[in-house]
Amino acid sequence: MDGFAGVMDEHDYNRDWKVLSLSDEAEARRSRATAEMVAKLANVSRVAVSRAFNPEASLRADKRARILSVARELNYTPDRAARALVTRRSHLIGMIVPDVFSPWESQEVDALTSALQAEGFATLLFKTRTDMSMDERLLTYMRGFNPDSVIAFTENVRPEVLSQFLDSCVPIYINYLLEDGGAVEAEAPTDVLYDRLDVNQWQGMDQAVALLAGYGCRRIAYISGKKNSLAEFARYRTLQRLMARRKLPAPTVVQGDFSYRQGYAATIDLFRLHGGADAIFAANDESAFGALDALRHELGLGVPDAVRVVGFDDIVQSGWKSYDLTTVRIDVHERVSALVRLILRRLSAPDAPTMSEQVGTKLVVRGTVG
Amino acid sequence: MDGFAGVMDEHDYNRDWKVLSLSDEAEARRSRATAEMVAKLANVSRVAVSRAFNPEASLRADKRARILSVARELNYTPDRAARALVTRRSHLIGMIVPDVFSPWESQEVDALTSALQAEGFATLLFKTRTDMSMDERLLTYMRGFNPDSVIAFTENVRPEVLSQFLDSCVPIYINYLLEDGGAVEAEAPTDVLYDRLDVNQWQGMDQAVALLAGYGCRRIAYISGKKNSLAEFARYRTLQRLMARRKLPAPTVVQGDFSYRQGYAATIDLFRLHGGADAIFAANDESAFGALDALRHELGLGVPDAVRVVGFDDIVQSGWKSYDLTTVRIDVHERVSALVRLILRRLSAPDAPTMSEQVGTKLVVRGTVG
DNA sequence: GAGCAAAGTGAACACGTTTTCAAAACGTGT
DNA sequence: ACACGTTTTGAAAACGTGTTCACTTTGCTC
Repeated sequence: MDGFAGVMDEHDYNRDWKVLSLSDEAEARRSRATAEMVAKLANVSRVAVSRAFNPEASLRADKRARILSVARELNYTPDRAARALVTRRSHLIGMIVPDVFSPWESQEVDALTSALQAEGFATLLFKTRTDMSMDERLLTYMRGFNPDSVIAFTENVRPEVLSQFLDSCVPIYINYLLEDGGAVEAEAPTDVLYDRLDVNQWQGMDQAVALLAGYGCRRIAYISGKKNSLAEFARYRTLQRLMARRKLPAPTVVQGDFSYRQGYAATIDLFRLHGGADAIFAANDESAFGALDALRHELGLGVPDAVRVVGFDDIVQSGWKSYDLTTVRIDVHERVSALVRLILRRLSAPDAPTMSEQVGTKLVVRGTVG
Repeated sequence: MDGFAGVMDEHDYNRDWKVLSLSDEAEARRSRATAEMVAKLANVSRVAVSRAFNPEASLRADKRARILSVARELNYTPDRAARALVTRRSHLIGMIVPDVFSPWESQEVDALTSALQAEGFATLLFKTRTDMSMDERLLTYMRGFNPDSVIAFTENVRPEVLSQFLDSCVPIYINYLLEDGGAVEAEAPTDVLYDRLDVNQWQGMDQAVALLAGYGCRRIAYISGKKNSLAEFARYRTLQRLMARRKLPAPTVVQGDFSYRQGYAATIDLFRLHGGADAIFAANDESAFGALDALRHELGLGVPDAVRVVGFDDIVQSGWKSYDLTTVRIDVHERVSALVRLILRRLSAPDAPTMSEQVGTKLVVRGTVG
């Protein structure tokens, strides 16, 4: 035995190789089929298989049918990672979301995912911390996955951080808000180029203010959203202008952060420290819920008899009987399809000038006003 | 000119090549940096760059530092698509979710995304239709993205459909539920091999039943979850056995589907058609909200005075003052870390025998019982 | 049936990584 | 100076696909 060590070694090497190849084959069976295998089984070249899966490529109809049938049998699908490598399209849409469990955000993520899925894209979800420095790391982390486009729900991302992505040709969409049909927020950074989805909140908020004024409300308070949020600021400015137009006194502002808890606390403050109000306008529905619960369960004030409440967004919970909230609706479906339209257009024409879409708002009247 | 056609051709070819290279360079500036560029700029081979980004690879410390600094300057990150092609790890975790905006699901997606992100994975989100045939298409669609693992929130996926994925070596985790500390659901398909996360709901539900019994409730109704849901079935069976143990009459069952709307409707039916109850146990919190609103706002029954209500999950909204729901809590943090542990273990040892983790439940007492 | 445009075909290359493997550099003890 | 074990190194080969470019076939018109 030891005398034939050299030969044995070689033999063992071969055996090892064979074993390796066997285990490779065993692995192949449980692993995904490749275009090569489909090609072999259908008696065509590998290129033909590729073409069979790209409808615009030219290939004889019967050949394509045969390939597709073999592919189906083998449960073959082109590997998107490999495909992305050459086409430079990952078909991944990144979403940066602070809190998925926040009703509004989850609703939006849900609708967007449906719409994008229908167009052949998949949602790549990332959570952000409120911490800023963290965000930069998150962005480069995310970039490693090569998303075709990024939708940022965070309002606090600094433009210079975002511009890293524009260098790498990834369009970013943020939720900007229009004050009225005309003027875009001056705060929107102009040196960075990206497409925007604007929400025209003038009409819906105007209806809300008109309704409140019609009930004789004059002391209208505003529960603000998170600090430094552009959405927040735009809503506040719009409310201010709408009330001035109707010769109503300027709104009392109490600080919120879009959360139930802060909406609750702000309302307590409003009535204990700042003289109260006969109507409350909340920056979003969730903080309106907080306001409602504070009024009813802690301050003992009836809604809508003593105080009237209006929210913003019209999330599903606003329709629940316990809240039954009158609110300014942003139509999610309309909003999402505009966003998808924007993304698709940008992907098909990366060098086109900046685009924007606009969606409207309207008041949904329920029980918290009268 | 025409005399030198051959030469010109070659020259043109060269020029073309140069132009191409120029436009390539221009594109390169706006496109992502590659390992090649980093290598050139740092005077090392491309392999060294690869090694610099894989901590366990051996590389001289100063060399690694220099590479990393150049990489930072160029804003370079290894392309995960290319990396996935050879390592066979996409670092993508697929999640199949019916409704992201459902509070419980969104909460779970949120927590999972955080935990996975911390481990270097990203969440790939897919929405499913209730339609079955659709699901199969969804699964092959999803498989194209090569997720390392799949977490399915759907309860209705047929095992034979899922097994396609096991062929391609992708572990799947579904939310199974244990009736008590011991026996696993018999309905769990045994021919298909996958890891499970079990929820031991015995303890929490026992506390709930004890509390209700302590208040003298005997006519306990149960609002069920979606049909064919294993989670639903396990909860029902557990409730049945717990009540029998305490010599309570069997619960009246009204059909729900985990939704607010159906919880509302089922409660109306319960009192208008099926003789009512002095306590309601809902299959999840959201339908408990529906029950509460039906009792208070349509049936005019006080909670907890006339009827006591218990939910299941402890989603954030259960803490809101308008509902203030007593409920059986599944600790999301504990649950998610168990799930992540399961996934990581499976990925590091693909051929290990089936594993399972278990998390407990406990009652959270709030205002809807007393 | 010749002529010709259009459509179909496949070899070779590219995409950006990791992994293997043999060679080179390095340090340490005699 | 030598031998020897350890770490470091880079060329070449994957990974699974799309795309280009000449080449071949098909279909149509006169």
